[in-house]
Amino acid sequence: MLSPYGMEIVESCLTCKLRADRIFCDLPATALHAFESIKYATAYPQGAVLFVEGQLPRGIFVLCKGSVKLSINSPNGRTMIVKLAEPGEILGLSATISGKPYEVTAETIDPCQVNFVKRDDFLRFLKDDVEACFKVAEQLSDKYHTACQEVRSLGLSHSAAEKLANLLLEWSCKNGESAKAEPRLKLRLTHEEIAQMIGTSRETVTRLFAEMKRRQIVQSKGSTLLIRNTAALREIANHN
Amino acid sequence: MLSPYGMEIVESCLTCKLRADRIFCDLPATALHAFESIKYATAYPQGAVLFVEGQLPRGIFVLCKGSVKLSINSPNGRTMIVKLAEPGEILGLSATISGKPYEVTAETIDPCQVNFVKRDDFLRFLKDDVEACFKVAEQLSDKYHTACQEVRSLGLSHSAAEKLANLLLEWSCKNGESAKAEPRLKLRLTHEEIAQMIGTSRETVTRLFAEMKRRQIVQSKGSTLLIRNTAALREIANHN
DNA sequence: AGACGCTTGTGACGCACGTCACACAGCTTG
DNA sequence: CAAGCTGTGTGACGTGCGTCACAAGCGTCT
Repeated sequence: MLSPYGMEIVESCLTCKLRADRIFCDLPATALHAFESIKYATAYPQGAVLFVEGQLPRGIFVLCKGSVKLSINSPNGRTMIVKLAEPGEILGLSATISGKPYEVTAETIDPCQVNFVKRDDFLRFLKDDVEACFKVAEQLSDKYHTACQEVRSLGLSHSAAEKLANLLLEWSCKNGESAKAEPRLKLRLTHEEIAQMIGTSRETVTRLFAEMKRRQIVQSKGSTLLIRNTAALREIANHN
Repeated sequence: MLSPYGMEIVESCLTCKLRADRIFCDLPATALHAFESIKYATAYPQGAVLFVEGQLPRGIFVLCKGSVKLSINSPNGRTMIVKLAEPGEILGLSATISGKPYEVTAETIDPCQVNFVKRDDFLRFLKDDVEACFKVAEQLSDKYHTACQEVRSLGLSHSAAEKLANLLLEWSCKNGESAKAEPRLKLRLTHEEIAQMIGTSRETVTRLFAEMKRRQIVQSKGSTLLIRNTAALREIANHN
């Protein structure tokens, strides 16, 4: 079956091939059946907004495929990208649990497949299944952990260069390239968006990149970035 | 019974008078008994360190009485105060759940009574009791929520004045004074510590306070601060 | 082709704030 | 009462980076 956006929809969580390595998906069969009966499999095009910060929680969105940009916005129009969510993550989880408004805005950055579960159904599901409930606690711990990282990076570093270097290192870690001598990574974000991730201005980001290229620390061809001097990058990340 | 630090220890959670209004403490009797059997009631003096960020999680610390400073530190000696924990909060929760190192450092700022539970015991306890597990999820949601607030305040505001104003408003909210025309609040922290909470320097904090006093927005006698012009404070908090 | 939109690149300018340096005030301690 | 410590108040200085303004590269649409 093809979704409206030319993506194959995985009908059932029971037969999902993506399942094995996900935090939340690998539940025992009984729980999975229960989950199956309350979830709505849906698909979104690029640029769709799953929910907006401040809205009362309608439910959770389990991201199965694609990636989603989570951001925090101020009334004055300033915006800060908190993280890019990957498949397996549950979005809107903490708001759904606590009943408080969503604390971030979620927007797809490519076509996504998502399982939506209504709040009431989800809460009932959790109260019936310790294991699922525990998984949720694990997910929340994870979210809290990365939020702390965010706070650390925002609060403890005193230069934009430091934060940018940290971001690059983190990315090269996540895509498994970090082991190599010269990690390579695809920049899927514009300078503007990178700036929003580290809380600085677009111009500063392009200036920093220019500087790093001049110093032979990185090198770019098209949208891929080659880190030529990891040591120097780490140097920048950890101090000045 | 008097603890080493001149504080009455509440022997049992079952008879605890503080219990009713706590998130985690009001469990059904069976769960409470189970909890009772694995917890260690302990007391700490002012300035005690419950755990340090980076340590592997030994377990959780349920704060019953007193308050605890949670901070994030950088190797370069910079430090940022993330929040002041109040009774009822579970400290070290997310690390204990996930098994990752504690993400913050916890230090008592007055004599505290704490219930400690070893990690293994706690995990077993959770897996036996959906309700407790759900409470934990709620607590984690809460923690995540305030972490998001922190990120918002750090990332979206462009002046120290804005962050300070936000902090003062938040404090006056929390102690219930915010409804009054001229909220009053006790400053329990030094300028240095306030600076660490909003990620700026001590001098800037005292200069900002001086400025606000000059503009008749606040007024201080001893360690209590009187907010004379809430509107102006909000003005500062939301824009500039 | 040109027109339009989005992204990147770069110079000029200014200011908010970090840093250093020192004075003063209140407190505990011997 | 001097000595010492911790917290507050304030001036001088330098700078990182936000902001504005504009040019140039590149893809898409008509």
